[in-house]
Amino acid sequence: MLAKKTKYGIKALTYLCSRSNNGPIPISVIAEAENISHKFLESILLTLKKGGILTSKKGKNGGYYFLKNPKDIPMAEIIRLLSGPIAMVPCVSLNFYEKCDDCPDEATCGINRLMLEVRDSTLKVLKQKSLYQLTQEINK
Amino acid sequence: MLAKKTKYGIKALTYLCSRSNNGPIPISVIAEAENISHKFLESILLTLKKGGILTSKKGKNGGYYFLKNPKDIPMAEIIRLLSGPIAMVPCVSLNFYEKCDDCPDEATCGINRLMLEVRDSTLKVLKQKSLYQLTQEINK
DNA sequence: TGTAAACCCTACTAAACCGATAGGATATAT
DNA sequence: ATATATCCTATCGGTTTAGTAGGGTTTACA
Repeated sequence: MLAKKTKYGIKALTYLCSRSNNGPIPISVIAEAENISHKFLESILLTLKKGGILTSKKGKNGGYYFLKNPKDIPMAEIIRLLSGPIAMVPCVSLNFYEKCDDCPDEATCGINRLMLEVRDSTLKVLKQKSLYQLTQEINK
Repeated sequence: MLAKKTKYGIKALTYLCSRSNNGPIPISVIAEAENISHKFLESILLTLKKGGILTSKKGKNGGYYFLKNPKDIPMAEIIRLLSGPIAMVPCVSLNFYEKCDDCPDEATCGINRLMLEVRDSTLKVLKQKSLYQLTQEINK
């Protein structure tokens, strides 16, 4: 299941995306519009900033805005940033690979193969859809 | 990420599947063969019994064996039993549907649509592969 | 140059979940 | 009877999650 952190993050991003070109948008505005705890959202946006998706301006009239073009941000990137690996087992993760501690041999592991297939099909969906596309769908 | 409960469950099932036709197999044998804590495995197998996949015989020479034919058990069914919903948000779950508490309208929710696609592609993989198939792959 | 607005950072907490353990109740083959 | 095995309930330490608290830093602007 998606953690609230991830859900909130996506909602904040689509909100930002739908009202871009108006300069930085403060946390408080996003929090109110999307019904998210201000402080919690603060930490989420910080993660997105460190991940290179957003950037911010401090002080009066400050706020958050895009560093990357939403058309160039696949949903897979957002979800990885906010919830970590997309794969269901570490041994098939592209970005967070780790050997399963309890598995003697990956090459003959049925779970490994199955989850590899699942990862591929999931990733296909999440890489092909950009944040911009998602936002467009909402507003039609 | 897959919980250990699920991983252990699948491993136990593939083990059972690969040495079927020899009558009931006790927990202790499976636990040792697959390196799983005996007590933990106990609760897992109980779940699989309640879910209609396995059944058991008590007392001496007792143990667990299949109620359903492994060829008729899609991996999706096993994973649902052991870890619950396959969907990443409750509002797109087929078997565990729930309205998202923070979502005003599903019809216009971008996350809903995206996760619907993800669910479909994941399910396609998990429904088409049976426990029997998985076991075969391991042993070749 | 003072001040309000806004981001930045660390620490904390309550609740839930996870993996594992403990101990006994129940059933059964011999 | 007794040994063997499943069944059931309860508990526990550790981790994660969602949210809160409080203060530090930067900046626009009067």
